[in-house]
Amino acid sequence: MQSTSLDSTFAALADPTRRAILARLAQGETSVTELAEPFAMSMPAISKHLKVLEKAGLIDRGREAQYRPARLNPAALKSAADWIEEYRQFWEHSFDRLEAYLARLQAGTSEGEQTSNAKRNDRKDKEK
Amino acid sequence: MQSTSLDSTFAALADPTRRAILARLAQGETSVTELAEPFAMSMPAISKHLKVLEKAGLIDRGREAQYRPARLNPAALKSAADWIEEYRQFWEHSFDRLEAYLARLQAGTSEGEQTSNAKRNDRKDKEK
DNA sequence: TCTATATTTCACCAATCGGTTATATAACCG
DNA sequence: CGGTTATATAACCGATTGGTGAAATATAGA
Repeated sequence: MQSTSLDSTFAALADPTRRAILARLAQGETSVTELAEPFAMSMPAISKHLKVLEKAGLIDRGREAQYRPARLNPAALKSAADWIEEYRQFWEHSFDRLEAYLARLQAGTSEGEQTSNAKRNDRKDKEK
Repeated sequence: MQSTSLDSTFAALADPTRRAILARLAQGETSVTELAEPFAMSMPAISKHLKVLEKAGLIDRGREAQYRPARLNPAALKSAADWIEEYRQFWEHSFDRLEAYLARLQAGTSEGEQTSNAKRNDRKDKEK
């Protein structure tokens, strides 16, 4: 709800062409023609992809004669990383809590006694 | 090109409703009705969001009586995190090389000599 | 069995997306 | 100036997205 920029950032990252462009830019800034080279698509398509990346804040554009070099803008990537980072515990050591949940659920699947929503309710007992 | 799963993962993360759902699931598994509660949209909409998250591998679904509880699946989030992690240097200490580039660009924008061909150097002097 | 609850599927819709070709703009160069 | 190069914009198109309401499905329970 309070997040708006992450929308465009993640959306931009959802396309393999755009991720490849970012990977390319990680090696240094480059012209659009260079960027387009590896791809089997027209220049306007690349131009659109660059606009998406730029609007997402993932790249900056410059002007150098006829060239409009693109360069990586790490800030947006950091935002995305920060968001995901909050879930790091879930794929690291914190199988303790989550796995415990699942195990308990697994074990007591058919023992529903106090209201059918009791299961969803014991979300509530999340004492860390 | 070589990445396929990241497409759907990042695409799934691009929607604020779906990110909110994940945030909710971080506290424990829940029923669809529970998940839908905070949002001003119909149940089918939530159902669709859950399907997107499931296809992206971000959540798993269970069956418990009439309920189809959703729970977080950290693996997909880790994949996304891993991808972004490769750029970590760019927002951390590694401004050395990148910033040097930008600084040099900034400084020599108008006087294009041998320093200026160095800027765009990576355009690969194509020997056509 | 019949009914209520939880959830999904269906059919539809407008908006956005990712691509195209054709055209326009901008800057260099002879 | 005129031509070439680099890039962007315009108009268009089919596919996908994110939502809807209505109907179908699954399970529990009186």
